[in-house]
Amino acid sequence: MKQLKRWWSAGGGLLHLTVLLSSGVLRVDLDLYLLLPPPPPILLRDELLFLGPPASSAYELSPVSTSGGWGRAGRLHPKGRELDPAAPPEGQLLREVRALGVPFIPRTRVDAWLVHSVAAGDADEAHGRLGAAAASSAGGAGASLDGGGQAVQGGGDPQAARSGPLGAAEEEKALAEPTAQVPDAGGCASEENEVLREKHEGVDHSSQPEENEERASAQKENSFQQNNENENKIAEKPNWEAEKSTESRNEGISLGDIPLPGCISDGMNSSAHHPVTFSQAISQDVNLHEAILLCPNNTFVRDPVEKTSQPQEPFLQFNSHTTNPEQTLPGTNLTGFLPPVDNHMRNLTSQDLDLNIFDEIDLMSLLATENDLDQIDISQLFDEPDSESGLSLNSYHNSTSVTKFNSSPSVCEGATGYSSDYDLGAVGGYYQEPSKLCHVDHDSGFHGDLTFQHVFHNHTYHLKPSAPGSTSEPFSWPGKSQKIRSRYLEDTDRNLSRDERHAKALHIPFSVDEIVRMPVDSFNSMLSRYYLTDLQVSLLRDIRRRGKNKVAAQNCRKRKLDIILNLEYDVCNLQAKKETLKRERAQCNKAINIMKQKLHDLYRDVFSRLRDDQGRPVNPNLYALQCSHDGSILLIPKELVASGHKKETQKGKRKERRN
DNA sequence: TGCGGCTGTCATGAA
DNA sequence: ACTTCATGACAGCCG
Repeated sequence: MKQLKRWWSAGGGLLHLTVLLSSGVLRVDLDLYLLLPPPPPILLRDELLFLGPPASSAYELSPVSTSGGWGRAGRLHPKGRELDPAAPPEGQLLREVRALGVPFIPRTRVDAWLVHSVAAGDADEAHGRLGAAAASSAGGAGASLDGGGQAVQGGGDPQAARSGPLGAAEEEKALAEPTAQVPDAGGCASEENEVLREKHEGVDHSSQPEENEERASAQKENSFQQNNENENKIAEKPNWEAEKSTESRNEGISLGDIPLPGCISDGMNSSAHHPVTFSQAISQDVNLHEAILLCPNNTFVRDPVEKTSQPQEPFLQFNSHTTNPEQTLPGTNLTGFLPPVDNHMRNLTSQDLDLNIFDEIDLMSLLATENDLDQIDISQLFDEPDSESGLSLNSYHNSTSVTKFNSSPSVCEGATGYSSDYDLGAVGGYYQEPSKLCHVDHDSGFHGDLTFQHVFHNHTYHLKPSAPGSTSEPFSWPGKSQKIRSRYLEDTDRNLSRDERHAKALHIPFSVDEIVRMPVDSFNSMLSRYYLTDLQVSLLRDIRRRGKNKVAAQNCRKRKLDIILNLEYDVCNLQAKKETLKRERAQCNKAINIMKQKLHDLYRDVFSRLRDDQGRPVNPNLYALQCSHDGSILLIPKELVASGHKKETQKGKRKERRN
């Protein structure tokens, strides 16, 4: 315990992790440092895809930092081994965990922690500490390891004691919901896992499982809210809107300041006032480690297989310090994780590296490690018969793309089950709520990480495929779950548009919708900011062009349809108006005829009453009545009326000619 | 199998 | 010069 405390106080360091296997001993030296503030509740259990612990293990989790600040502590280390506090801060927890052969898909270091805690043979203590840390952070106060030695034992602080089973309860929940969280996760869990779990539950919360579960759920919700509060603030905005904030956050990253509180980012700096989430701290750690490439020395070795198969492989490879390489577990290959970087990059110090480079490196790492995964898929996609875009698709087959894809061949072997899913999230189009990130394929985690934090959490674990023809799966999905997964992926791919599939294949870390809708300035800045291959840039531009043109075409057709409909409506209106006018005309004609008839009758009546000088009736055929200008009525012979009509008619014609 | 509608895409010109 | 928009034309898909 003293060693633990000493190691804890030192902020971590080199950990010697030994896994006892039935066939031998696998020793892994881990350089682990915590970048954690008083850890908030660990709420990422729902993201944990626990598929079972190693066959046998004998490692434990070092105390979580509880010194009230950002401490370098809380590492995995083998039981009974003395920790090296002077070890350089080169933590690669997840990779080491993966190197241990823990068959799960960790999304964050928290996951790895939890897995280790559960998977460890003596997981009770670790879980207790973990739970204590989670509970203490949930309470807003970091439970000091020194001051909370009981918490280390997993039972000192009542809250911590409750949090110990919290992890187990959530784990149990995760295991109890295999279809929702992990397909057939229960089936994947080994019997030893069950034994461990039962043991763990029996120690921690067997007495009050329901209460613990409720508390776990409550704490999960609270901490999830805390965890995602800041992210959601950004996530609510489009990526381009969140770009500035993320940039500012990244500016706070300094390699030399990794373990120090408030140095992770601007957002993290605010942790002095706003507790930094566990996942954030961890994620930053991952990012920085990836950015610095973890290669201050020559500890990186290439996998022999990689050397032979890919002699030009530019990727650095992580040395797990496996003392017994022959006992390396299947899938413990750590090669191909790091992005291709020039040698001079390896020698860069924290002061040398610009933060923008970090982003590029991260994206480069991301893209490079992901790119070649689906190289075959890409070719298939581009050769697909339904590819209508001759122009764009032709451009996909350029030498640049081939070269760049081949530049990261190690990833082909580094199976990344997480990567493909990650793309699903990236290309999905819309940011999903963090609470929804617990998808079985954890498909949307990247989106938020990349676009809203601009810190690319490369949780990819490059494991050698178990079979030559294996896909990007980091491990084999057993039986039913694999079918479910494949079916899900098929359905997902089927629902994707062509550009979405292309973007997915090229691992464009933006959704098609974002690419299309983001302002041109943001788009251009994105192109210039990230390390994108020509192929990716071309694809991005094509996606944007096609997307905008698609919308324009839709608008055009809609507009055309509206015009047609309006014209039809106008035609109907005009026809109705015409009918109305016809009816009015008929009515007017009818009225005119009536008026004429009345006038004729009146005329006859007037003539019948007229008498000449001799008292005889006036013949209407010889005379006509005419109104003068003064209103008087004159009886004029029709001959004069006819001549007068001719004169007036001629005058009118003359006037018309003049006009 | 042909047809019409819908949709995506490209080419082109205008703003 | 670049981007966006509008639109005709074409092709593929589908009922």
